[in-house]
Amino acid sequence: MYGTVNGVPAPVTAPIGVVLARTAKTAGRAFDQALAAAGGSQPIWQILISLKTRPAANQRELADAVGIQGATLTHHLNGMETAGLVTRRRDPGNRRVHLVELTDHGEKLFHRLAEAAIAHDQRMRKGLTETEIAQLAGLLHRLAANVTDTTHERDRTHPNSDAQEG
Amino acid sequence: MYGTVNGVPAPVTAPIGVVLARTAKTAGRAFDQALAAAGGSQPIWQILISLKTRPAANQRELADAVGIQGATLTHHLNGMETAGLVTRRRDPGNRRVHLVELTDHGEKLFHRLAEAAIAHDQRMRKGLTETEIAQLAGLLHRLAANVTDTTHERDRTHPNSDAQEG
DNA sequence: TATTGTTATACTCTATAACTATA
DNA sequence: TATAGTTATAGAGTATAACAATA
Repeated sequence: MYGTVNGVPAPVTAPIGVVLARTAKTAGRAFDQALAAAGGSQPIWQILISLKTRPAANQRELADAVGIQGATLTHHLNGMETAGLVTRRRDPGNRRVHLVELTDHGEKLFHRLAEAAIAHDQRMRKGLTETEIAQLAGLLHRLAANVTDTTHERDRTHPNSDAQEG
Repeated sequence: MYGTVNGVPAPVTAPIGVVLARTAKTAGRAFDQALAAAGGSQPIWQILISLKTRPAANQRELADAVGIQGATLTHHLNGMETAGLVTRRRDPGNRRVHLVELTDHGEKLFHRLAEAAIAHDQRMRKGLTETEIAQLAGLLHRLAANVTDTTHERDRTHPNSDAQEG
């Protein structure tokens, strides 16, 4: 299908990016439905996971953990606070920092979403062995690492280019 | 982390859905940037692939192939037509049907995006063998099949009926 | 001035419902 | 009536830029 394009050698197998994107779209939509049925959404689920498992020093770290911008996190936290899932209060030690904490309602939602996520997982894993799942996770991790890796990007280690502020 | 939740047995490995979602998000964003730099986007790329490789009888089939609703496809086709990538004309044999055809500009964009997609793929595949990629594609395909499978939806009265695999 | 977070605004993708054109 | 597609509208998620509060 992509034998060669302008002389660029094509992958021997189908583009893994296409397979990944399609699979993620399909699986993501099914997951959306499962989470929605349990009263949540993917960003809420990611935020709850982070709150439960990571000691984020501030919202910036929380946003990074979830993979969104700070303003986007604020957007979700506003909704979650309105829904009674979290509270925000200023850190007495550094009043710039807003401490985000789960309410009981938030805890309960976390557990409901965890159940939904586990059920979704079990459905997806059906017919696959533990070994295959571990292989898959490992391979996905390596793909992500290749894409996260920044060594290919324009070299930003030279201060000459942009560090000449007045 | 998910040892047990309300007695539901947890997966032994980390939830593959989480790994998949995170990987897809990371890879998808990198892909977005690559396509944007080449003048495209993921939906445009999917539509172009379908137009080039599938003989869609009508827009409904095209939308299905891309995985979106008809109205959503219309939205993208409007933009693509404005951008001079495709033309739409009525099928003389059945004037309800609108034939979508690539313009030269559309063909060129397809090739540019194909190059970008291949480059993106090669970057992601770095360090992985052909065998591993083939494994990964196969495993993803099986995950998607599990999620696409609708047999679980009709009869939810026997929760244990699918506990055994053949 | 720098850091932390919020507000204002806008963009992309997607969907459903109502509509037009054709059969 | 049924089919193919479009238009109108809306909602979710995301982002950037400007802002306020705090240090």
